Amino acid sequence: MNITTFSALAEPNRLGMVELLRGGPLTVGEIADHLGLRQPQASKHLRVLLEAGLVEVEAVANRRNYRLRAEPFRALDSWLDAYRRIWNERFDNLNIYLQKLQAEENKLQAGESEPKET
Amino acid sequence: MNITTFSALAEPNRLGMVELLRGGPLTVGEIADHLGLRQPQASKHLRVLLEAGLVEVEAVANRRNYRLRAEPFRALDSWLDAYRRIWNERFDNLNIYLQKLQAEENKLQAGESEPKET
DNA sequence: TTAAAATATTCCTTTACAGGAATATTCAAT
DNA sequence: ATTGAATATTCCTGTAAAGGAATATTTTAA
Repeated sequence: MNITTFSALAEPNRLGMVELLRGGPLTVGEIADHLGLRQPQASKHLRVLLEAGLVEVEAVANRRNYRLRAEPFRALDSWLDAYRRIWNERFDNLNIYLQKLQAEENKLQAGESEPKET
Repeated sequence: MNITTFSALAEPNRLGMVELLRGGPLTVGEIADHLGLRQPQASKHLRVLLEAGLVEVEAVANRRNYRLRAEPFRALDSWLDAYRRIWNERFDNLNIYLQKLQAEENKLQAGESEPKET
């Protein structure tokens, strides 16, 4: 997993930018407005996001349209795979305990009334 | 999305700890050894992970067993949902372009014979 | 009680980074 | 060429955070 993805997202304004850009490409000015930032700060944060590969930019006249890139999010997604595989198993003892409880509960319900389930 | 998750993971040693703990709970000393850290630094980083809710600790005699907590990873997972929904659509123009190419290709393979330019 | 092991905390120094202000750059319109 | 709008960059300063070294705390063993 690329550490720069996390450090890029570890700053509130940049995380805000990423969430804002989910709605589609925006210019620097629009981004600055939405987040209540001054233009230079917006540009600086966008540079960080750019260098981290989280966004890409397209120049249109004297504007710059920034948009999200899919790749780092996919990378994050597959990085999470390793955790998904375990977080329902031996991730912690509490989970195991809860799974046991659940199993007991199912047994009980199987003998009492009839649950409607598909 | 909780920003502290990202900032906690934005440090190489801490990311290393999280990946190391995928294998199961470990003591401070074991973690320090695996990552080539001195014990105080390991403790300090683990404290950050603890306060970020990424790990939990269980005291056993004078050892501390640290293990991953599932919740922040689940939160990350559902945060990614919003991006999964779009990263195959209008996430960027390249994708759209590639999807068009794919569509053309399918047409060709289906029997048509004239590649056209747009 | 003392000693030793494992861990946590404190203090210090250095470095990275965020914001503010000013300025440079780029582009379109005239 | 000049102007104005949009954006990028630079310089400065303050602050947060990381590592090193030393020390405090907790627990077991004797």
